Amino acid sequence: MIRDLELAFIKIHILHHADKEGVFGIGLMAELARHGYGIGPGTLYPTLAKLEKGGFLTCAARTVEHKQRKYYHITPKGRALLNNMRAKLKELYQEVIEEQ
Amino acid sequence: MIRDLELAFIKIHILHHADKEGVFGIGLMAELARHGYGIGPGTLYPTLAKLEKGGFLTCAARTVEHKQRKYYHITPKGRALLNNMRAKLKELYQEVIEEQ
DNA sequence: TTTTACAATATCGTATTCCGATATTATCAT
DNA sequence: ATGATAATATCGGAATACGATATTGTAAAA
Repeated sequence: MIRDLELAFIKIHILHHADKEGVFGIGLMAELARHGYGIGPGTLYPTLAKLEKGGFLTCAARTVEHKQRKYYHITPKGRALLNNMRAKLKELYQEVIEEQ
Repeated sequence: MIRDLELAFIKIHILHHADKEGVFGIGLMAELARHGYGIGPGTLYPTLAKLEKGGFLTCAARTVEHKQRKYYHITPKGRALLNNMRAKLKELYQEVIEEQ
C-alpha cells in the first residue's frame, strides 16, 4: 500500500544512475541504502530484468575487480522515460512542496 | 513496468489534496486528468478503500449538489506518510533534476 | 588440480495489486 | 412509480513484490 511509493522512487533513481554510468545489482543496493531506501535482491534483480526486457536498459556482463557483474546502461527509450518522469516529478514538486 | 511510477505520483497527489480539503472519487479523477494523469474507477476506488483501511484517510458520506458522495480526509497517520514522501520527493528532486 | 570462500545474480511461491468492464446504489425530475 | 444520471463498488485474469533459497563465476588456499 505504501511500499510502491518507495519503489517508484527507486526506479527513477535507477534510471538516473544508469544514465550517468553503468550500474549493477549489488552496487545499486548499496547506493540506494545510502539514500535511505531498502530493496532486496528478490526485488531488484527482477526489476532490472524487466527494465531491460522493456527496452529501457541494456545489459553487458563484465569482470571487474575479479567479480563478474552485469552492468546496465540506459537506452534512448529509457532516457525518454526518465525525462518524462523528470517533468512529472517537477510538476509534483511544485504542487506538493512549493505551494503549500 | 512503467505504470506504477505514475500510480505512485497519483497517490501522493491524492494524499496532498485530501490534506487540503475533502476529496471524492470522480472529483479526483477529473482533477488528476487535468494534471495529465489517467486513472479509471477500477483502480481509483480500490485505492481509496485501501488508503482508508490502512488508516491514512477517513471517509464520510455526504450529499452534495443532489449527489451522494464519499468524501475522504487525511488522518494524522496519512499526514505523516505525506510528509515522509515529501522529504523523499525533495531529495529525489535535488538529485535527479537540480544536479545534472 | 581440487577445494574453499565469497561476490553477484537468478529463481520460487504466496500474497497482493492493476484495471477495463460491468454491476450496484442513490438522488432528483417527470 | 419510472427513467435518467452521477457516484461508487465488484470481478477476474494478468502482472508484481519480496524473503528465502539456489545457482553461477572468480580467485586464493590446500
